[in-house]
Amino acid sequence: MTLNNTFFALSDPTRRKILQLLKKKDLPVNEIAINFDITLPSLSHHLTILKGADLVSTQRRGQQIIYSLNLSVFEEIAEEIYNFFNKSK
Amino acid sequence: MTLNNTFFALSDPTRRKILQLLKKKDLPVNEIAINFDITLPSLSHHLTILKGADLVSTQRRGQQIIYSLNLSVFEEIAEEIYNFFNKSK
DNA sequence: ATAATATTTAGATAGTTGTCTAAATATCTA
DNA sequence: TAGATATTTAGACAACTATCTAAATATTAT
Repeated sequence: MTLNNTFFALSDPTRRKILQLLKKKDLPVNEIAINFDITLPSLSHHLTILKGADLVSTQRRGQQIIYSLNLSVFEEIAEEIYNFFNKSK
Repeated sequence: MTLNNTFFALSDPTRRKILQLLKKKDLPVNEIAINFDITLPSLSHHLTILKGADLVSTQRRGQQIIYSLNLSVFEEIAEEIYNFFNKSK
């Protein structure tokens, strides 16, 4: 179920902070890493979870992997969450 | 942080189902329990987490404890989530 | 080709979570 | 006051998560 993955992905503060950073602009892993005190493998683990929830997508640029918000999916999720919270549904 | 508790509370399918049930009407624990295959202590654990996230509140009615959605908090949270997902914020 | 840079994968570990059984607490009824 | 009903607390345990170090993979530059 999609909401499972989504809420799980969002339930970790590190992952939410990653998403906030990506709201401003697309970033490669090493620049995301600057904002955290965890190792690259740990960060990579969180990025994998965000990707599994379809909240972010990646594209390679040379040696770097650029992460960006998956905006269309983001909007779908926002709607699902809205429905979830909507009393009348 | 509030969002931590909220997303954590929402990250479990059992807890989300409890909220969906409470959207229809307030319910005592034993009636909530009918919908699940877990023991009462396990259910109580989930209810405690939902209460900790301020998503539900309780009131005693005789021997029963009635659980209900904490609607005002629910709306605040919906707004926080909306802001979280809102690109421009 | 070799070295350097960027990221992920593998494997291990400590801490957390969801679940259980057993016991405790609270309320109502006979 | 006993006994029944409703719910929570305590304590234990298996499964899962986040983290780490070490190693592997991919790309670029010399």
